[in-house]
Amino acid sequence: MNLASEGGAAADKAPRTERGRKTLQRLIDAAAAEFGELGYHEAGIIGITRRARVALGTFYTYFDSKEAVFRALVREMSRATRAHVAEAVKDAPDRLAAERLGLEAFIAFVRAHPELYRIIEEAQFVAEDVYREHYVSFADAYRRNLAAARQRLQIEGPAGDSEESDEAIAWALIGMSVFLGMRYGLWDKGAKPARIADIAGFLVSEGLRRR
Amino acid sequence: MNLASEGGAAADKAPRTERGRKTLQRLIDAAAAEFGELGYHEAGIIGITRRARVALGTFYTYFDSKEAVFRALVREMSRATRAHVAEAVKDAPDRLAAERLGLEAFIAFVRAHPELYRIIEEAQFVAEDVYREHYVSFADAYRRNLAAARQRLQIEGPAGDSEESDEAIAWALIGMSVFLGMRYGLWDKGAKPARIADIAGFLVSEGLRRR
DNA sequence: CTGAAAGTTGAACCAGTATTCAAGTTCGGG
DNA sequence: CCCGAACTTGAATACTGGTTCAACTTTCAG
Repeated sequence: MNLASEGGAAADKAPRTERGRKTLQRLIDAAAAEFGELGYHEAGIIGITRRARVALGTFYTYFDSKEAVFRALVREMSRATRAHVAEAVKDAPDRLAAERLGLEAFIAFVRAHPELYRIIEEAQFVAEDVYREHYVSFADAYRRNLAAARQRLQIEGPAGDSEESDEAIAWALIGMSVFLGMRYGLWDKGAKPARIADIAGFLVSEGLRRR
Repeated sequence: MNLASEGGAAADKAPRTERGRKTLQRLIDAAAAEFGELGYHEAGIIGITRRARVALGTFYTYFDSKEAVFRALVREMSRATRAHVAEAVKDAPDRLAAERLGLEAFIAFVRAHPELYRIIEEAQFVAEDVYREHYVSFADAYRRNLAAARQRLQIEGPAGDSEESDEAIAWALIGMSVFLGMRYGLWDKGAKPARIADIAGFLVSEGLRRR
Protein backbone atom coordinates (compact mmCIF):
# COMPACT_ATOMS: atom_id res chain seq x y z
CA MET A 1 0.00 0.00 0.00
CA ASN A 2 1.18 3.41 -0.89
CA LEU A 3 -0.74 5.95 1.02
CA ALA A 4 2.15 8.03 2.16
CA SER A 5 2.19 9.98 -1.07
CA GLU A 6 -0.86 12.18 -1.27
CA GLY A 7 -4.44 11.04 -1.31
CA GLY A 8 -4.55 10.38 2.38
CA ALA A 9 -3.30 12.49 5.24
CA ALA A 10 -3.25 16.27 5.20
CA ALA A 11 -0.27 17.55 3.23
CA ASP A 12 1.37 19.21 6.23
CA LYS A 13 1.35 15.90 8.03
CA ALA A 14 3.41 14.05 5.47
CA PRO A 15 6.52 12.47 6.99
CA ARG A 16 9.84 14.01 6.01
CA THR A 17 12.27 11.32 7.03
CA GLU A 18 12.66 7.62 6.52
CA ARG A 19 11.72 6.94 10.11
CA GLY A 20 8.55 8.94 9.63
CA ARG A 21 7.54 7.04 6.53
CA LYS A 22 8.05 3.73 8.32
CA THR A 23 5.91 4.82 11.22
CA LEU A 24 3.16 6.10 8.94
CA GLN A 25 3.13 2.78 7.12
CA ARG A 26 2.86 0.87 10.39
CA LEU A 27 -0.08 3.06 11.37
CA ILE A 28 -1.80 2.47 8.05
CA ASP A 29 -1.40 -1.29 8.27
CA ALA A 30 -2.53 -1.26 11.87
CA ALA A 31 -5.55 0.85 11.01
CA ALA A 32 -6.53 -1.51 8.20
CA ALA A 33 -6.36 -4.45 10.59
CA GLU A 34 -8.20 -2.64 13.39
CA PHE A 35 -11.02 -1.33 11.19
CA GLY A 36 -11.24 -4.61 9.31
CA GLU A 37 -11.61 -6.70 12.44
CA LEU A 38 -13.70 -4.41 14.58
CA GLY A 39 -15.52 -2.08 12.19
CA TYR A 40 -15.32 1.68 12.32
CA HIS A 41 -17.03 2.31 15.62
CA GLU A 42 -15.58 -0.50 17.67
CA ALA A 43 -12.15 0.34 16.34
CA GLY A 44 -10.16 2.83 18.38
CA ILE A 45 -7.08 4.97 18.09
CA ILE A 46 -5.75 3.16 21.11
CA GLY A 47 -6.09 -0.14 19.28
CA ILE A 48 -4.46 1.22 16.16
CA THR A 49 -1.46 2.62 17.99
CA ARG A 50 -1.12 -0.53 20.07
CA ARG A 51 -1.02 -2.64 16.93
CA ALA A 52 1.49 -0.29 15.36
CA ARG A 53 3.54 -0.30 18.59
CA VAL A 54 3.68 3.46 18.86
CA ALA A 55 2.35 5.83 21.48
CA LEU A 56 -1.16 7.19 21.31
CA GLY A 57 -0.07 10.71 20.39
CA THR A 58 1.94 9.55 17.41
CA PHE A 59 -1.26 8.88 15.55
CA TYR A 60 -2.01 12.60 15.42
CA THR A 61 1.38 13.35 13.93
CA TYR A 62 0.16 11.73 10.73
CA PHE A 63 -3.60 12.01 10.74
CA ASP A 64 -6.04 14.72 11.68
CA SER A 65 -8.67 12.39 13.05
CA LYS A 66 -10.07 8.89 13.16
CA GLU A 67 -12.28 9.67 10.19
CA ALA A 68 -9.31 10.95 8.21
CA VAL A 69 -7.45 7.61 8.36
CA PHE A 70 -10.59 5.81 7.48
CA ARG A 71 -11.15 7.93 4.39
CA ALA A 72 -7.56 7.52 3.32
CA LEU A 73 -7.88 3.78 3.77
CA VAL A 74 -11.05 3.57 1.70
CA ARG A 75 -9.45 5.47 -1.16
CA GLU A 76 -6.41 3.24 -1.11
CA MET A 77 -8.47 0.08 -0.99
CA SER A 78 -10.69 1.24 -3.77
CA ARG A 79 -7.59 1.70 -5.89
CA ALA A 80 -6.19 -1.70 -4.90
CA THR A 81 -9.44 -3.48 -5.76
CA ARG A 82 -9.72 -1.85 -9.16
CA ALA A 83 -6.08 -2.61 -9.90
CA HIS A 84 -6.49 -6.26 -8.97
CA VAL A 85 -9.55 -6.76 -11.12
CA ALA A 86 -8.08 -4.80 -14.04
CA GLU A 87 -4.97 -6.97 -13.95
CA ALA A 88 -7.01 -10.18 -14.01
CA VAL A 89 -9.06 -8.96 -16.95
CA LYS A 90 -6.36 -7.30 -18.99
CA ASP A 91 -6.00 -9.90 -21.71
CA ALA A 92 -9.48 -11.31 -21.91
CA PRO A 93 -10.52 -12.05 -25.51
CA ASP A 94 -13.86 -10.29 -25.22
CA ARG A 95 -16.19 -8.54 -22.79
CA LEU A 96 -18.11 -11.61 -21.68
CA ALA A 97 -14.91 -13.45 -20.93
CA ALA A 98 -13.72 -10.37 -19.05
CA GLU A 99 -16.90 -10.44 -17.01
CA ARG A 100 -16.27 -14.00 -15.96
CA LEU A 101 -12.59 -13.45 -15.19
CA GLY A 102 -13.27 -10.25 -13.32
CA LEU A 103 -15.79 -11.88 -11.03
CA GLU A 104 -13.56 -14.83 -10.34
CA ALA A 105 -10.71 -12.49 -9.46
CA PHE A 106 -12.98 -10.38 -7.31
CA ILE A 107 -14.20 -13.30 -5.22
CA ALA A 108 -10.63 -14.49 -4.74
CA PHE A 109 -9.62 -10.96 -3.78
CA VAL A 110 -12.34 -10.73 -1.16
CA ARG A 111 -11.21 -14.03 0.33
CA ALA A 112 -7.63 -12.84 0.46
CA HIS A 113 -8.52 -9.42 1.87
CA PRO A 114 -11.81 -9.57 3.74
CA GLU A 115 -10.86 -6.47 5.71
CA LEU A 116 -10.63 -4.32 2.58
CA TYR A 117 -14.07 -5.40 1.56
CA ARG A 118 -15.61 -4.65 4.93
CA ILE A 119 -13.97 -1.27 5.12
CA ILE A 120 -15.20 -0.17 1.72
CA GLU A 121 -18.74 -1.30 2.45
CA GLU A 122 -18.85 0.36 5.84
CA ALA A 123 -17.78 3.61 4.20
CA GLN A 124 -21.38 3.85 3.04
CA PHE A 125 -22.22 4.90 6.59
CA VAL A 126 -19.07 6.65 7.68
CA ALA A 127 -17.95 8.59 4.62
CA GLU A 128 -20.62 8.33 1.99
CA ASP A 129 -18.84 10.60 -0.46
CA VAL A 130 -15.82 8.30 -0.82
CA TYR A 131 -18.12 5.31 -0.99
CA ARG A 132 -19.97 6.85 -3.92
CA GLU A 133 -16.71 7.88 -5.51
CA HIS A 134 -15.62 4.25 -5.36
CA TYR A 135 -18.63 2.79 -7.10
CA VAL A 136 -19.12 5.66 -9.49
CA SER A 137 -15.59 5.24 -10.79
CA PHE A 138 -16.20 1.51 -11.08
CA ALA A 139 -19.43 2.15 -12.95
CA ASP A 140 -17.79 4.65 -15.30
CA ALA A 141 -15.15 2.16 -16.30
CA TYR A 142 -17.82 -0.47 -16.75
CA ARG A 143 -19.92 1.79 -18.92
CA ARG A 144 -16.98 2.51 -21.19
CA ASN A 145 -16.24 -1.18 -21.53
CA LEU A 146 -19.82 -1.99 -22.37
CA ALA A 147 -20.00 0.73 -25.00
CA ALA A 148 -16.76 -0.47 -26.59
CA ALA A 149 -17.97 -4.08 -26.63
CA ARG A 150 -21.22 -3.01 -28.21
CA GLN A 151 -19.24 -1.17 -30.90
CA ARG A 152 -17.28 -4.33 -31.60
CA LEU A 153 -20.59 -6.21 -31.84
CA GLN A 154 -19.67 -8.49 -28.96
CA ILE A 155 -22.78 -7.67 -26.98
CA GLU A 156 -26.20 -6.23 -27.50
CA GLY A 157 -28.56 -4.54 -25.09
CA PRO A 158 -32.26 -3.78 -24.78
CA ALA A 159 -34.07 -1.38 -27.12
CA GLY A 160 -33.87 2.35 -26.39
CA ASP A 161 -31.26 4.80 -25.18
CA SER A 162 -28.05 2.80 -24.87
CA GLU A 163 -26.42 5.42 -22.60
CA GLU A 164 -29.11 4.79 -20.05
CA SER A 165 -29.12 1.03 -20.41
CA ASP A 166 -25.34 0.75 -20.19
CA GLU A 167 -25.41 2.75 -16.99
CA ALA A 168 -28.10 0.56 -15.46
CA ILE A 169 -26.42 -2.64 -16.64
CA ALA A 170 -23.12 -1.48 -15.16
CA TRP A 171 -24.75 -0.99 -11.75
CA ALA A 172 -26.57 -4.30 -12.02
CA LEU A 173 -23.32 -6.12 -12.72
CA ILE A 174 -21.53 -4.35 -9.89
CA GLY A 175 -24.30 -5.30 -7.50
CA MET A 176 -24.08 -8.90 -8.65
CA SER A 177 -20.35 -8.96 -7.96
CA VAL A 178 -20.62 -7.30 -4.58
CA PHE A 179 -23.25 -9.74 -3.36
CA LEU A 180 -21.56 -12.79 -4.80
CA GLY A 181 -18.36 -11.50 -3.20
CA MET A 182 -20.10 -11.24 0.13
CA ARG A 183 -21.86 -14.60 -0.11
CA TYR A 184 -18.99 -16.66 -1.51
CA GLY A 185 -15.96 -14.60 -0.57
CA LEU A 186 -16.83 -13.50 2.94
CA TRP A 187 -19.49 -15.78 4.35
CA ASP A 188 -18.91 -19.15 2.78
CA LYS A 189 -15.62 -20.07 1.25
CA GLY A 190 -16.74 -23.53 0.22
CA ALA A 191 -17.49 -23.01 -3.44
CA LYS A 192 -14.83 -22.52 -6.08
CA PRO A 193 -14.74 -18.94 -7.38
CA ALA A 194 -14.40 -20.26 -10.92
CA ARG A 195 -17.67 -22.18 -10.62
CA ILE A 196 -19.54 -19.16 -9.29
CA ALA A 197 -18.05 -17.00 -12.02
CA ASP A 198 -19.21 -19.56 -14.61
CA ILE A 199 -22.76 -19.44 -13.33
CA ALA A 200 -22.89 -15.66 -13.23
CA GLY A 201 -21.17 -15.55 -16.61
CA PHE A 202 -23.91 -17.73 -18.04
CA LEU A 203 -26.58 -15.46 -16.58
CA VAL A 204 -24.95 -12.35 -18.00
CA SER A 205 -24.28 -13.67 -21.48
CA GLU A 206 -27.20 -16.06 -22.09
CA GLY A 207 -29.95 -14.92 -19.77
CA LEU A 208 -32.40 -17.28 -18.10
CA ARG A 209 -35.19 -17.47 -20.67
CA ARG A 210 -35.64 -20.90 -22.15
CA ARG A 211 -35.32 -20.94 -25.92
CA MET B 1 -45.68 -1.39 11.46
CA ASN B 2 -46.49 -4.04 13.98
CA LEU B 3 -43.61 -4.62 16.24
CA ALA B 4 -45.50 -4.62 19.48
CA SER B 5 -46.36 -8.28 19.15
CA GLU B 6 -43.31 -10.47 19.52
CA GLY B 7 -40.20 -10.26 17.41
CA GLY B 8 -38.91 -7.13 19.02
CA ALA B 9 -38.61 -6.18 22.65
CA ALA B 10 -38.06 -8.66 25.42
CA ALA B 11 -41.29 -10.39 26.39
CA ASP B 12 -41.38 -8.95 29.89
CA LYS B 13 -41.27 -5.47 28.40
CA ALA B 14 -44.42 -5.81 26.35
CA PRO B 15 -46.98 -3.12 27.14
CA ARG B 16 -50.10 -4.20 28.99
CA THR B 17 -52.40 -1.27 28.44
CA GLU B 18 -53.59 0.74 25.52
CA ARG B 19 -51.53 3.72 26.63
CA GLY B 20 -48.46 1.51 26.71
CA ARG B 21 -49.04 0.21 23.20
CA LYS B 22 -49.41 3.74 21.90
CA THR B 23 -46.19 4.83 23.54
CA LEU B 24 -44.31 1.82 22.23
CA GLN B 25 -45.54 2.56 18.74
CA ARG B 26 -44.41 6.19 19.02
CA LEU B 27 -40.99 5.00 20.13
CA ILE B 28 -40.73 2.60 17.23
CA ASP B 29 -41.67 5.24 14.68
CA ALA B 30 -39.31 7.72 16.28
CA ALA B 31 -36.49 5.19 16.26
CA ALA B 32 -37.04 4.45 12.58
CA ALA B 33 -36.81 8.15 11.78
CA GLU B 34 -33.80 8.74 14.02
CA PHE B 35 -31.80 5.76 12.75
CA GLY B 36 -32.82 6.44 9.17
CA GLU B 37 -31.70 10.06 9.23
CA LEU B 38 -28.63 9.78 11.38
CA GLY B 39 -27.44 6.19 11.12
CA TYR B 40 -26.94 3.90 14.08
CA HIS B 41 -24.06 5.64 15.78
CA GLU B 42 -25.11 9.25 15.36
CA ALA B 43 -28.59 8.33 16.47
CA GLY B 44 -29.23 8.59 20.20
CA ILE B 45 -31.80 7.53 22.73
CA ILE B 46 -32.24 11.20 23.56
CA GLY B 47 -33.16 11.91 19.94
CA ILE B 48 -35.55 8.97 19.81
CA THR B 49 -37.37 9.98 22.98
CA ARG B 50 -37.47 13.62 21.91
CA ARG B 51 -39.08 12.64 18.60
CA ALA B 52 -41.54 10.41 20.41
CA ARG B 53 -42.22 13.19 22.95
CA VAL B 54 -41.60 11.01 25.93
CA ALA B 55 -39.03 11.20 28.68
CA LEU B 56 -35.64 9.59 28.32
CA GLY B 57 -36.35 6.84 30.81
CA THR B 58 -39.50 5.71 29.05
CA PHE B 59 -37.38 4.16 26.36
CA TYR B 60 -36.10 1.57 28.79
CA THR B 61 -39.59 0.58 29.78
CA TYR B 62 -39.94 -0.99 26.33
CA PHE B 63 -36.46 -1.84 25.17
CA ASP B 64 -33.41 -3.32 26.83
CA SER B 65 -30.91 -1.28 24.90
CA LYS B 66 -30.20 0.80 21.83
CA GLU B 67 -29.11 -2.29 19.95
CA ALA B 68 -32.34 -4.06 20.89
CA VAL B 69 -34.57 -1.47 19.15
CA PHE B 70 -32.32 -1.53 16.17
CA ARG B 71 -32.56 -5.27 15.81
CA ALA B 72 -36.31 -5.18 16.23
CA LEU B 73 -36.50 -2.50 13.58
CA VAL B 74 -34.39 -4.46 11.11
CA ARG B 75 -36.57 -7.53 11.50
CA GLU B 76 -39.72 -5.51 11.00
CA MET B 77 -38.35 -3.75 7.95
CA SER B 78 -37.13 -6.97 6.46
CA ARG B 79 -40.65 -8.28 6.79
CA ALA B 80 -42.18 -5.12 5.30
CA THR B 81 -39.85 -5.20 2.30
CA ARG B 82 -40.56 -8.82 1.53
CA ALA B 83 -44.28 -8.24 1.90
CA HIS B 84 -44.22 -5.26 -0.45
CA VAL B 85 -42.31 -7.09 -3.16
CA ALA B 86 -44.39 -10.26 -2.77
CA GLU B 87 -47.57 -8.24 -3.17
CA ALA B 88 -46.30 -6.61 -6.36
CA VAL B 89 -45.29 -9.94 -7.83
CA LYS B 90 -48.22 -12.05 -6.74
CA ASP B 91 -50.02 -12.31 -10.06
CA ALA B 92 -47.17 -12.20 -12.52
CA PRO B 93 -47.69 -14.61 -15.46
CA ASP B 94 -44.21 -16.12 -15.19
CA ARG B 95 -40.88 -15.86 -13.38
CA LEU B 96 -39.25 -13.38 -15.77
CA ALA B 97 -42.23 -11.06 -15.55
CA ALA B 98 -42.08 -11.42 -11.78
CA GLU B 99 -38.45 -10.45 -11.88
CA ARG B 100 -39.26 -7.27 -13.71
CA LEU B 101 -42.23 -6.37 -11.52
CA GLY B 102 -40.35 -7.16 -8.35
CA LEU B 103 -37.50 -4.84 -9.23
CA GLU B 104 -39.80 -2.03 -10.22
CA ALA B 105 -41.66 -2.38 -6.93
CA PHE B 106 -38.42 -2.54 -5.01
CA ILE B 107 -37.05 0.69 -6.48
CA ALA B 108 -40.34 2.45 -5.78
CA PHE B 109 -40.30 1.07 -2.24
CA VAL B 110 -36.80 2.38 -1.63
CA ARG B 111 -37.86 5.82 -2.82
CA ALA B 112 -40.86 5.80 -0.56
CA HIS B 113 -38.92 4.50 2.46
CA PRO B 114 -35.26 5.40 2.16
CA GLU B 115 -34.85 5.05 5.91
CA LEU B 116 -35.83 1.36 5.87
CA TYR B 117 -33.25 0.69 3.22
CA ARG B 118 -30.47 2.45 5.11
CA ILE B 119 -31.31 0.70 8.33
CA ILE B 120 -31.25 -2.76 6.80
CA GLU B 121 -27.94 -2.12 5.07
CA GLU B 122 -26.31 -0.68 8.16
CA ALA B 123 -27.32 -3.80 10.03
CA GLN B 124 -24.42 -5.45 8.26
CA PHE B 125 -22.16 -3.64 10.69
CA VAL B 126 -24.33 -3.37 13.76
CA ALA B 127 -26.11 -6.71 13.92
CA GLU B 128 -24.68 -8.99 11.29
CA ASP B 129 -26.84 -11.94 12.27
CA VAL B 130 -30.13 -10.21 11.48
CA TYR B 131 -28.62 -8.82 8.30
CA ARG B 132 -27.74 -12.32 7.14
CA GLU B 133 -31.11 -13.59 8.23
CA HIS B 134 -32.71 -10.96 6.01
CA TYR B 135 -30.86 -11.86 2.84
CA VAL B 136 -30.77 -15.57 3.49
CA SER B 137 -34.54 -15.63 3.75
CA PHE B 138 -34.76 -13.56 0.58
CA ALA B 139 -32.39 -15.94 -1.17
CA ASP B 140 -34.31 -18.99 0.00
CA ALA B 141 -37.54 -17.67 -1.44
CA TYR B 142 -35.73 -16.81 -4.63
CA ARG B 143 -34.22 -20.24 -4.92
CA ARG B 144 -37.60 -21.89 -4.55
CA ASN B 145 -39.08 -19.63 -7.23
CA LEU B 146 -36.25 -20.37 -9.60
CA ALA B 147 -36.56 -24.11 -9.10
CA ALA B 148 -40.33 -23.94 -9.69
CA ALA B 149 -39.87 -21.88 -12.84
CA ARG B 150 -37.31 -24.33 -14.14
CA GLN B 151 -39.77 -27.15 -13.50
CA ARG B 152 -42.38 -25.31 -15.52
CA LEU B 153 -39.80 -24.86 -18.28
CA GLN B 154 -39.98 -21.08 -18.06
CA ILE B 155 -36.25 -20.67 -17.51
CA GLU B 156 -33.07 -22.61 -17.99
CA GLY B 157 -29.73 -22.32 -16.27
CA PRO B 158 -26.11 -23.21 -16.90
CA ALA B 159 -24.90 -26.82 -17.04
CA GLY B 160 -24.13 -28.63 -13.80
CA ASP B 161 -25.64 -28.85 -10.33
CA SER B 162 -28.82 -26.78 -10.47
CA GLU B 163 -28.98 -26.48 -6.66
CA GLU B 164 -25.71 -24.64 -6.72
CA SER B 165 -26.52 -22.51 -9.72
CA ASP B 166 -29.93 -21.48 -8.41
CA GLU B 167 -28.32 -20.40 -5.17
CA ALA B 168 -25.70 -18.33 -6.97
CA ILE B 169 -28.23 -16.85 -9.37
CA ALA B 170 -30.48 -15.90 -6.47
CA TRP B 171 -27.66 -13.97 -4.82
CA ALA B 172 -26.68 -12.37 -8.11
CA LEU B 173 -30.23 -11.14 -8.66
CA ILE B 174 -30.50 -9.86 -5.11
CA GLY B 175 -27.26 -7.95 -5.51
CA MET B 176 -28.54 -6.46 -8.75
CA SER B 177 -31.68 -5.25 -7.04
CA VAL B 178 -29.90 -3.84 -4.04
CA PHE B 179 -27.47 -1.83 -6.15
CA LEU B 180 -30.11 -0.64 -8.59
CA GLY B 181 -32.19 0.29 -5.57
CA MET B 182 -29.34 2.30 -4.17
CA ARG B 183 -28.41 3.97 -7.44
CA TYR B 184 -31.92 4.74 -8.71
CA GLY B 185 -33.95 4.67 -5.55
CA LEU B 186 -31.69 6.42 -3.10
CA TRP B 187 -29.12 8.47 -5.01
CA ASP B 188 -30.84 9.58 -8.17
CA LYS B 189 -34.57 9.60 -8.49
CA GLY B 190 -34.54 10.88 -12.07
CA ALA B 191 -35.11 7.67 -13.97
CA LYS B 192 -38.43 5.84 -14.07
CA PRO B 193 -38.35 2.59 -12.08
CA ALA B 194 -40.20 0.86 -14.92
CA ARG B 195 -37.46 1.73 -17.39
CA ILE B 196 -34.71 0.45 -15.10
CA ALA B 197 -36.70 -2.70 -14.46
CA ASP B 198 -37.06 -3.21 -18.21
CA ILE B 199 -33.34 -2.96 -18.74
CA ALA B 200 -32.51 -5.32 -15.91
CA GLY B 201 -35.30 -7.60 -17.07
CA PHE B 202 -33.70 -7.78 -20.49
CA LEU B 203 -30.34 -8.59 -18.97
CA VAL B 204 -31.79 -11.38 -16.85
CA SER B 205 -33.92 -13.01 -19.51
CA GLU B 206 -31.93 -12.46 -22.71
CA GLY B 207 -28.33 -11.92 -21.58
CA LEU B 208 -25.91 -9.61 -23.32
CA ARG B 209 -24.35 -11.91 -25.89
CA ARG B 210 -25.11 -10.88 -29.46
CA ARG B 211 -26.77 -13.62 -31.46
C1' DC C 1 29.81 18.63 16.57
C1' DT C 2 25.73 21.04 17.13
C1' DG C 3 21.30 22.94 17.11
C1' DA C 4 17.04 23.10 14.91
C1' DA C 5 13.62 20.28 12.82
C1' DA C 6 11.26 15.99 12.96
C1' DG C 7 9.40 12.59 15.53
C1' DT C 8 7.70 10.32 19.93
C1' DT C 9 5.48 9.97 24.26
C1' DG C 10 1.43 9.19 27.47
C1' DA C 11 -1.00 11.58 31.01
C1' DA C 12 -4.73 14.72 31.17
C1' DC C 13 -8.76 16.79 29.25
C1' DC C 14 -13.30 16.77 27.76
C1' DA C 15 -17.56 15.93 25.70
C1' DG C 16 -21.02 12.99 24.88
C1' DT C 17 -24.35 9.47 25.89
C1' DA C 18 -26.18 4.81 27.18
C1' DT C 19 -28.21 3.24 31.21
C1' DT C 20 -30.17 3.33 36.06
C1' DC C 21 -33.38 4.53 39.55
C1' DA C 22 -36.31 6.43 43.04
C1' DA C 23 -40.08 9.34 43.12
C1' DG C 24 -44.31 10.78 41.05
C1' DT C 25 -48.61 10.15 37.98
C1' DT C 26 -52.21 7.65 35.54
C1' DC C 27 -55.06 3.73 34.74
C1' DG C 28 -58.39 0.07 35.31
C1' DG C 29 -60.60 -3.80 37.66
C1' DG C 30 -63.30 -4.79 41.65
C1' DC D 1 -63.98 5.20 44.49
C1' DC D 2 -59.80 3.01 45.67
C1' DC D 3 -55.61 0.62 45.51
C1' DG D 4 -52.09 -1.81 43.30
C1' DA D 5 -50.10 -2.24 38.88
C1' DA D 6 -48.61 0.04 34.86
C1' DC D 7 -46.46 3.75 33.23
C1' DT D 8 -43.71 8.14 33.12
C1' DT D 9 -40.21 11.20 34.51
C1' DG D 10 -35.46 13.44 34.27
C1' DA D 11 -31.59 14.04 37.19
C1' DA D 12 -27.64 11.38 38.35
C1' DT D 13 -24.41 7.78 37.24
C1' DA D 14 -20.75 5.61 34.87
C1' DC D 15 -17.81 5.18 31.45
C1' DT D 16 -15.82 5.46 27.05
C1' DG D 17 -12.66 7.12 23.78
C1' DG D 18 -11.21 10.98 20.63
C1' DT D 19 -8.11 14.76 20.92
C1' DT D 20 -4.52 17.96 22.91
C1' DC D 21 -0.09 19.22 24.53
C1' DA D 22 4.23 20.14 26.72
C1' DA D 23 8.26 17.60 27.66
C1' DC D 24 11.53 14.45 25.78
C1' DT D 25 14.41 11.89 22.15
C1' DT D 26 16.26 11.13 17.63
C1' DT D 27 17.84 12.60 13.23
C1' DC D 28 20.51 15.07 9.95
C1' DA D 29 22.31 19.17 7.38
C1' DG D 30 25.95 22.33 7.63
